[in-house]
Amino acid sequence: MDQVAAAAGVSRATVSRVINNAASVAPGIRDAVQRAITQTGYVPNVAARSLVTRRSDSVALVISEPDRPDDHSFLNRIFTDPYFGRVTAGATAALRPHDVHLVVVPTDASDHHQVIRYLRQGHVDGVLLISSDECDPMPGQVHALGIPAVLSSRPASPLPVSYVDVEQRAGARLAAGHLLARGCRHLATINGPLDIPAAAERLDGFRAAAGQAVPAEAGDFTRAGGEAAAHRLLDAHPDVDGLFVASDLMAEGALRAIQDRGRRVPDDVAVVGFDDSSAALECRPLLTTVRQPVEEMAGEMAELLIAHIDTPGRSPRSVIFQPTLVIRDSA
Amino acid sequence: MDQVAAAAGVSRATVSRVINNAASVAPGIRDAVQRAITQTGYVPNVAARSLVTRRSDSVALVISEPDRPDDHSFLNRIFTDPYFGRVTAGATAALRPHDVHLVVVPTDASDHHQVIRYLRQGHVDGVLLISSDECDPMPGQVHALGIPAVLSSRPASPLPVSYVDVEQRAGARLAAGHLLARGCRHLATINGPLDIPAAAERLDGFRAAAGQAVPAEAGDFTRAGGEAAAHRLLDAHPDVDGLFVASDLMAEGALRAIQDRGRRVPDDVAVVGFDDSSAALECRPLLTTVRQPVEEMAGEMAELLIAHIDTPGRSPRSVIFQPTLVIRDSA
DNA sequence: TTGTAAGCGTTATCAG
DNA sequence: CTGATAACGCTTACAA
Repeated sequence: MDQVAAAAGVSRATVSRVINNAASVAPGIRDAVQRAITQTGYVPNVAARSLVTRRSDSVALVISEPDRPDDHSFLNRIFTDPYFGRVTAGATAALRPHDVHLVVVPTDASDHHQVIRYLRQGHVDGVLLISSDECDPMPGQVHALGIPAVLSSRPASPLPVSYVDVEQRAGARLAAGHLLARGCRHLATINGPLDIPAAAERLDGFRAAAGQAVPAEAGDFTRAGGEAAAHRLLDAHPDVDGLFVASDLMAEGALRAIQDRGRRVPDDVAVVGFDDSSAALECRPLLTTVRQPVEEMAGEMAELLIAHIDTPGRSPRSVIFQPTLVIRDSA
Repeated sequence: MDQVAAAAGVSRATVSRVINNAASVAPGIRDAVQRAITQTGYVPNVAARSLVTRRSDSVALVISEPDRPDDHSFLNRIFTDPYFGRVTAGATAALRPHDVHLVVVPTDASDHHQVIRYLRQGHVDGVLLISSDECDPMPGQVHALGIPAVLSSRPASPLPVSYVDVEQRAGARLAAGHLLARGCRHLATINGPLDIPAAAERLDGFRAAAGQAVPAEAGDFTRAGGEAAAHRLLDAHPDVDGLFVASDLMAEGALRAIQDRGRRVPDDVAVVGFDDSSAALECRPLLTTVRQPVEEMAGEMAELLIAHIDTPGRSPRSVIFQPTLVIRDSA
């Protein structure tokens, strides 16, 4: 930096001002400094900068998955479910204009501690936390840290923290309404793990619209889990003709199960998914599904976080998005 | 820190020593300081620390995907292909004992610039770079930065940089040998984008073992791409009875295409994949495939990187892994 | 073995 | 509008 100052014939303070394009610097001087910067190939030292500004200009996207007793590692699930890619895309895009970087930090119970330490050390200015499991201690821990944070869904136990969510019940109702409207008489559903609030709400919303007695079988938000659940469901209720599956990935598995049994979709069994992820387009037939505006939601999370970072005492708030129905070929 | 020093009745220097468990500190003092630390809930300030040590104790995993002209965003591909999860898992595990953090940075051409800036600013001590496309400028740019780096495969244009790779040709030969041994007479292959060196080498190795005239159809390393390629292949060569598909994800699509045409696997057409990713277990029948030890490879990348960080002038080296054949039901 | 003191490279305050 | 100068919180010779 001294080099630049010398080359431009000004003081370090002035160099600093043009770098942070601060208030008033004489245009002539500014240009000279700019030239000197490119000429010397100067790059500001982030450590020194954030030592004084107390900002790192980066935020973490923490994807916290609980340990589940299956053979797939949590990383496999994260990197296999299109949902997380959409969140990353949405957050990255929203953060760019603010000039803050996004670092993705996947974690499960085994390295919660490491991640918490990372956050405490102040590597990032705030955290976008994706955590669906109700038992996950991460939201509480992050909140206890006192670092700005925004959650991707309503926290299981009430926490004074901002979050973004989609109206899960409304989405499930949309699915039920569509199935009923197309004439299905025997509805059923494949729900996600009920310790995930979103999964519970989808089931709840579906039953509210389709009847409390509707048969439900539990999947685990994976393709294989959806397939297995569909088999169990069809064994127990062979007459099902309308099926709501709580995620597209599970729906893809369910479609396979239904077709393996020689039943046609949507003629014998109509199927509606949830998410409108890329998996919906991988399905045959193309999946009718409830769309969550995931990218927009992630963008909103990013904006909320930036606001909290810029305005320390800001009161938490939540933004709820409405789902929509995307009609394709499966129902 | 002054608080801790006061509480323990020592100087800041001593506190610093116990934190970095430096050489010699009297056991009594050390304990007193430890107590003072937990008592005051002291957390070192990373910015201040790395300002002087010039280390951030974190490294970036940069996943660089080229822009491809399809409707799937690159983030969707990254978060949909199990390969990247395995890399992340392997690297994280290897890094843990060194106490360095991993930040995942997905990127495509549109934000290369941002990422390069991030790296230049010294947020991380080094980078693990996953870049398969031969035209990708990222490896060159990262190398030009002069920051320690390790690549996930042999660089397309020779670069004095350490890398880890698998013997691609040997893997393809394994597949060819297995298909031939089980009596297949009409072999064919679905290859990946040939601008990706690994894809070209797999094709090359397969032809070397199975004959140069073997029909090949190109996919794009996605499930849908594999499916489409298989349809084209079966249209042009209905007599194919042994198929090598250059990735498990594409093989999953190919299996679907073959079965959609009423042909049985492995009886009518035997199929061998490549990767041994979780997709191989999603297939019906379970996929016989060439296994890359991805986690181990990622671990090795991490170790190489740490070595380069700790020993600045260290000469680049490459570590090549041997693939193995995992025989399941599809061939 | 422990303490003292000198930076590390910025930004920010305050004069000029 | 610009330039000194004092922090920022830590590590690390060097001295004791």
